[in-house]
Amino acid sequence: MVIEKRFMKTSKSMLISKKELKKIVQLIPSEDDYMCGLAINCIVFGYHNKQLKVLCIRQEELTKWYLPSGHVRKDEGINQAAYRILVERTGVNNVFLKQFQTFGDVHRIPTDSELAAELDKLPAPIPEKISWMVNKRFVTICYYALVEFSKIIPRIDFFSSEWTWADVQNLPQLISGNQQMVVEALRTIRRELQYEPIGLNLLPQKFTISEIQALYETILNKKLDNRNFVKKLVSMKILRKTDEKRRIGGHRSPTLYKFNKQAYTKALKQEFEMIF
Amino acid sequence: MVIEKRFMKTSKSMLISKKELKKIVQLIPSEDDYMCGLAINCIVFGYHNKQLKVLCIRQEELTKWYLPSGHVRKDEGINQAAYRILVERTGVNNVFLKQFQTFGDVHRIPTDSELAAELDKLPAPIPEKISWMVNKRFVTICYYALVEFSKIIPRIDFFSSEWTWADVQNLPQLISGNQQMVVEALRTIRRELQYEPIGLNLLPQKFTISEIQALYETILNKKLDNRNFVKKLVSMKILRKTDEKRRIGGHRSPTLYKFNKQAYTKALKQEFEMIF
DNA sequence: GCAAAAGTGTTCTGTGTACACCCATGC
DNA sequence: GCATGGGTGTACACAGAACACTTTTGC
Repeated sequence: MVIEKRFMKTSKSMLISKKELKKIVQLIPSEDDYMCGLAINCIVFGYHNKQLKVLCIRQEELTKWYLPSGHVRKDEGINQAAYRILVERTGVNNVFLKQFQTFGDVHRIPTDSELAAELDKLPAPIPEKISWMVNKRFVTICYYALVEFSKIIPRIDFFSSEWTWADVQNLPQLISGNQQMVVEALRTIRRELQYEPIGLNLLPQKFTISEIQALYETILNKKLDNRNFVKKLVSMKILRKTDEKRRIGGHRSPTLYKFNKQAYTKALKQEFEMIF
Repeated sequence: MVIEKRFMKTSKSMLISKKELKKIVQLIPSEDDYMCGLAINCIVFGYHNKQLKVLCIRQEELTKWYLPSGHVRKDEGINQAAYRILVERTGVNNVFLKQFQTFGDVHRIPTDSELAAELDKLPAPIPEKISWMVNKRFVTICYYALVEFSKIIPRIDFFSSEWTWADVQNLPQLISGNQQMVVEALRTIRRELQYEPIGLNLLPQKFTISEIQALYETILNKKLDNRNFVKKLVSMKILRKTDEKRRIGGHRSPTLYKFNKQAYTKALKQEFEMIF
């Protein structure tokens, strides 16, 4: 979508040999290999500094940000595709990823005539090769991902030269439709906070009570009573105390906890069995 | 998908004039007008005789049933498309319809070679015109619909000559992937029973307490305590007593109730606001 | 009068919620 | 010793669950 300026710079700063050009063109996803009209977007949530963050990327010359996205290969399932796209963009494995909604309004992706104009300036084989990605109507299957903030090193690729963790409470300007996707993803994780291992995936392995409480407060956007919160966690038996303490200073050192993954999984399984 | 036998019969019983053939071909959806690789399925729930039913259709000569489905026009949104497809198949308006999941495994729709072979026997312009519908991989956006059983008069069209209300507890043989969709739809309405106006859409305007209780018992697949059930409905204030009674005989005549739609909507809205 | 479903209240238990004080630590 | 956040218990309100008998009606 925003590939052209990058190539333009390259073609100005140095002449591209035919061989190099061929190489580049080979790397560009071809229309033939992908389901047409279908896109996948990932809303990647991370948590840092008591803020819930969303991974946004952009091409540096443009003002609008967008969510990591990609297309479905003709020979892969949509869940596979979503995972592949996520890995391509973030470089992490073992990430919680879940489909939550498909968007497909007709007017969701308006014609970007500015972009279309830029296409003409590119070396010959490129515009045709990526024309299927622009000025087309896409139906977009959305997934949300929960990642441990520190583990993510977003990758730069053809479609992005910049990335940022945006605070969900203060999103930057996003391209058409992407903001709504974030809002719906947020609604979804709020609803699923009690069923899905949201905390487990957003926090590091060891964490303090106040850290997990702050996470819940951030997601739900409201203050929780500390004593009741602890009581609930204890009654659910999903926490395991460790021997370690975090020494921050200035006050009593908080105990570090781990998740009791078994109990967490069991709780989810019960929910599952209840339904059947 | 199962269009050909129908046309074959026609072509045996009488010769089709070129004019008639042209007319028929015009009625067949053209590949150019639709998003390729994308389908929509509707899981239509109805309720009758204390059973939760799913609308299934088929071409009479074939053994497997399938769910009402269709494709998305290039100029319409997916929700619009789902509603159009539902109306085309059921002929009703004012139906509750909600997207719940998108399916897209690679192996979901296997090649139906039997069907492909039949295609060759058809008059010339038809096979090309419908070939895009068979032997293709489709990503399928699924919606569930809640309809009042008595209001539905499924329509016969190119793709179906028979319809039936199948008991969800005892589904007939469905084509690949459709059974899983029904199961997921059922899980979804069980989960959403407390948020969405499930009862309102599945029951006729006036109903008895035992009828709505039986509906809830059917969906949840467990017995509910009658006194607690009434207490809860009363506390939610979503029912309005009418003056009428149903005279069944053999025992006391039960009072008929209506939904208090305002209260129902309000309850839903609160749920909505709680999230934001 | 009897079979069959309608209709109706109370008690108990557990969960969510409100609320305040002492503790450990670094400076 | 003081500022800072960590850590802990009790009381009340409300919702869900268990539980049984009387009423109406058609035959």
